[in-house]
Amino acid sequence: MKNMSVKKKRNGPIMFPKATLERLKMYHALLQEEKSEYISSEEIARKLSIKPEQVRKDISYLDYSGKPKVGYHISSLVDALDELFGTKLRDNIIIIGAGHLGKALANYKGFVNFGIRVVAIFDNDPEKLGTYAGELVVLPLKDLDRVIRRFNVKIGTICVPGESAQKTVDLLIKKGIKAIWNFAPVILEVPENILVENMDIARSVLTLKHLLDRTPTGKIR
Amino acid sequence: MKNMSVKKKRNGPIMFPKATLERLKMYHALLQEEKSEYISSEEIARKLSIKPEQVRKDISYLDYSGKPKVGYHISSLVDALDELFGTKLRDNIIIIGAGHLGKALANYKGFVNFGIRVVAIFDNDPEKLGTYAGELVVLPLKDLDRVIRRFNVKIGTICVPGESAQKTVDLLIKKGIKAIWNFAPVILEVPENILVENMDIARSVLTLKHLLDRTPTGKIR
DNA sequence: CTATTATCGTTATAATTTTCACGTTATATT
DNA sequence: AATATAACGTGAAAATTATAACGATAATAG
Repeated sequence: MKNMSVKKKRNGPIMFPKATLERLKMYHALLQEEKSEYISSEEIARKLSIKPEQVRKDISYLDYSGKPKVGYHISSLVDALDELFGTKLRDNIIIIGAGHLGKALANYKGFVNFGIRVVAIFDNDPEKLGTYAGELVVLPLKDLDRVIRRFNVKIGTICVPGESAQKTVDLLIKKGIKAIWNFAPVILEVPENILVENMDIARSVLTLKHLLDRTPTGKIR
Repeated sequence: MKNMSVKKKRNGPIMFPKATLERLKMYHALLQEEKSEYISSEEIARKLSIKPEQVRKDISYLDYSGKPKVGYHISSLVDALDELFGTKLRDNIIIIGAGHLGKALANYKGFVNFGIRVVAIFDNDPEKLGTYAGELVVLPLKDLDRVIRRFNVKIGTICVPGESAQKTVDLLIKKGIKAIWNFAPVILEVPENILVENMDIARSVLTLKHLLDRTPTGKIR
């Protein structure tokens, strides 16, 4: 009750609930598309099929306030979200695995919007070595060390097959990588100071299959 | 208190908490890799950095029971999860957008493990029409209708750029698609009977960036 | 065959997250 | 200038989810 507006101050890292972070990413996606100057919690909520109170609560975690009677000033709110996610700071990342997915990621033009730059792509398959993925030549893993140091790479992207994912990760960690962006369809074991974000792309379709079987819409199988 | 073992019976669709479903998918991924015959909640928990009670609670939602003193019989538990996700039933899906990502998905060999078959890939870019993505020829969108009907397609995969995602989705829904697997980096508006699973691949790296800035590990930027 | 023990399943408790309800404030109106 | 109003911000209540505690049971050992 005392000191009620200080909740959002940075005294010790605030922990965002996982679900809140996910929603904040959705607001970020939504607002980047918006053309108008202001938007209300109600409109955001409607577009995301959630409740306006939820939106206001989520935004209250940020270092940003809306205006009564008007709503949220979109570009300022986007700035606050950019701050939260660090999209204005650039991180150099590397991709391991120059298969279809690795190359697709290497070719993706949108990373710049998230403060990401792909500085190298690696593979040990002789067939792939020296071929191009976008602007980048596929390098052998023996160059890892050099690249990680030269570009101060913290994030490693795993696009190798499941079978080789764990040993690739072990290697990356040995070389100093701090965070793993994992596209392989396996669970990785890492030391607790290493971050892992799993992006098991294909498996994500199971949510749809599950729901299709259980909602009136999909019931007609 | 009365009728305590009926909780998991199918009387009206049970709603799984979103977080539980996500963990169940992780168990599925983990168990598929396991070589042994049995596994304990404790071991699952350790590998996923969660609590054993959580694992047992999650599994209690399933139509499956472990054995005291022994643990879970892995292949039976995988069966129960397969049942939950419908991986044994085949769904035919289509991909719209034959860019790098669309083609990478079309080439992905692992879908069979999830009961998914990609039956067609579409694009309206004349450059891409007629080119190949894996076994599939890229088709023009005018063939949508025919393909959806012929293969009874319920799931449409959006791999077009953000700008054209919404109108692509509108079209798919008009043609009878019931679920959208969205890889475009935008929020889609759909009628409430349509399912959407967002896979905003690039944006997912923001979680890592956010955490890197806030954990001892990553603090050295 | 009985006792012991490891591990599950489940109820009870605690923690977290969401929703509600309402007070506050900036803008618009008379 | 005072009043009305729309939308935010937030503390409190409700709902949900996670954790803990413990009783039940199957395997094992003696």
